[in-house]
Amino acid sequence: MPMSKLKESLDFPRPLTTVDGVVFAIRDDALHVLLVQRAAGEGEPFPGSWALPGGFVDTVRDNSLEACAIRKLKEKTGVVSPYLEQLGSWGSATRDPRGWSATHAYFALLPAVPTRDQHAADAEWFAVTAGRVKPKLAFDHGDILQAAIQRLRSKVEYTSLPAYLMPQEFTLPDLQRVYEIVLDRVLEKSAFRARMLAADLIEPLARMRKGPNRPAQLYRLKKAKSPVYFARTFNPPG
Amino acid sequence: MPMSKLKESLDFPRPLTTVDGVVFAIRDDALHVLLVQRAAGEGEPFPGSWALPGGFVDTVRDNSLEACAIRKLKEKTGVVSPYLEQLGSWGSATRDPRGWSATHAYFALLPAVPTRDQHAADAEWFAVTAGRVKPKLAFDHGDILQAAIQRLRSKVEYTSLPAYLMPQEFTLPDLQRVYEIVLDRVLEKSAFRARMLAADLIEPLARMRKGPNRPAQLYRLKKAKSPVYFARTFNPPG
DNA sequence: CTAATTAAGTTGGACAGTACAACTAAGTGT
DNA sequence: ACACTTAGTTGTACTGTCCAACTTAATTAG
Repeated sequence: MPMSKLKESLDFPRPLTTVDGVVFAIRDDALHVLLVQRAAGEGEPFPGSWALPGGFVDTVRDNSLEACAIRKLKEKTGVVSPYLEQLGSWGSATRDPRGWSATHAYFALLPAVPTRDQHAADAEWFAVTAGRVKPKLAFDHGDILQAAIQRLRSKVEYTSLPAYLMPQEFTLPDLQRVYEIVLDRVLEKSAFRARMLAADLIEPLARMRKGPNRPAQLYRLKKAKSPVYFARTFNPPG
Repeated sequence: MPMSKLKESLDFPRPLTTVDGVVFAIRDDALHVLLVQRAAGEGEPFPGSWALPGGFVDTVRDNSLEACAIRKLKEKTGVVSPYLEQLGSWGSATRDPRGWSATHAYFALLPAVPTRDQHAADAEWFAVTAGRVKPKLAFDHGDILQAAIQRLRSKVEYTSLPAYLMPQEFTLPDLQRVYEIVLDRVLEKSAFRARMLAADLIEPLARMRKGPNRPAQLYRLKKAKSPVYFARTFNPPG
């Protein structure tokens, strides 16, 4: 192989390449995001700051960006997210003090898990209130989180994404509540129910959810369902 | 600065970082995409193949990914696109024979330009027919183009994106035709007109488009308009 | 045991926007 | 003058949401 030519075209500084994840879940009736605290060692940027879970692409272990994202999220949460979507990439000369860097951001939805901690020791859930999270995040992770929240909200307007935030069994009022938490506004009960039931997305179970009042029908997601798009658009074909 | 620690964390192989652009325009009543032919030199991957315009991030000249995309598109088209959106990133160990590589893909919309060539010598417009382009593309650029077409189509269903594909002055039937070209299906005339006129997106000019039949009202985009979203969603607030 | 309370789920009328189709309007060509 | 073509409008039907009231099924208080 003609190394002279090859070397000529590849011998220049390469940006750092990282992957970050924005992991959402519903906890205590509020939208939460998983953050990790950065190490405090010398030479570490943003020591002690909270940040999105992520890190450098390992060209040996990671076969692809998505594989890298899955690996990192598994390390932090212990589970494989039922929904993983690429959010975008952020790259500039200044976003990382260690040099020109580009990160590939993914966003994931986890079903509500019991309060039992199911994540690494340095990871913690933070409530998203008023579209923000309390601590100031490292790097440009605040921007990335903002973009993730915006993407989540806009998609929830016309998709069944919240289904991935639900436990295995849930009621329609449960599901509506999750929509309302993410969108931060109340929805019409009858229109919501009609829409969900028409979507062929969920199926009723034989059991009901007992409570101090009228029991609610339990549902579960139908198998192998990708998100449903509710788009009311120009002449829906067919 | 503690170089020992710093070196320890940054001294590992870095992926190649590139930016690619998917540039769409309407030409001859069809959707077209701009492609470039790859050089045939030794050590060049996919010599002679058609590919999306793009290339390596230059950590000296490019301050950010978007700046890099703008630079590359300007080099190929000579113009600054009125609409540039990040499409996503593709990265894996195998997509580039030169090594682990990640590309950041952008997609751009250009107004229909007169047949006068306004691009670099090695760039050419290709019609998108049946959601595809004739030549087999280099790298995974076929996948990227597919994703771009899908994104364009799905956004056109509920946004005013086609406005960025129009010349400065156009008629409502012109605009409807562009929607129909991208979506590859016919739209209802009266509903389309009502929707566009209600969107506060365009304004009529004093002149009409003359033709061999009834003249059509000319319009232009209102100043500084970001794309309009037509989303009919849950209880539109307000 | 009965009534109040609460949340689940249904029903019906008003309304908005689209689908479909027919219509009118304004130019050219013969 | 008339056919032809495309621009643009109008009217009826239909779909799905909005809004509000209603019924249903459980628990709890008296």
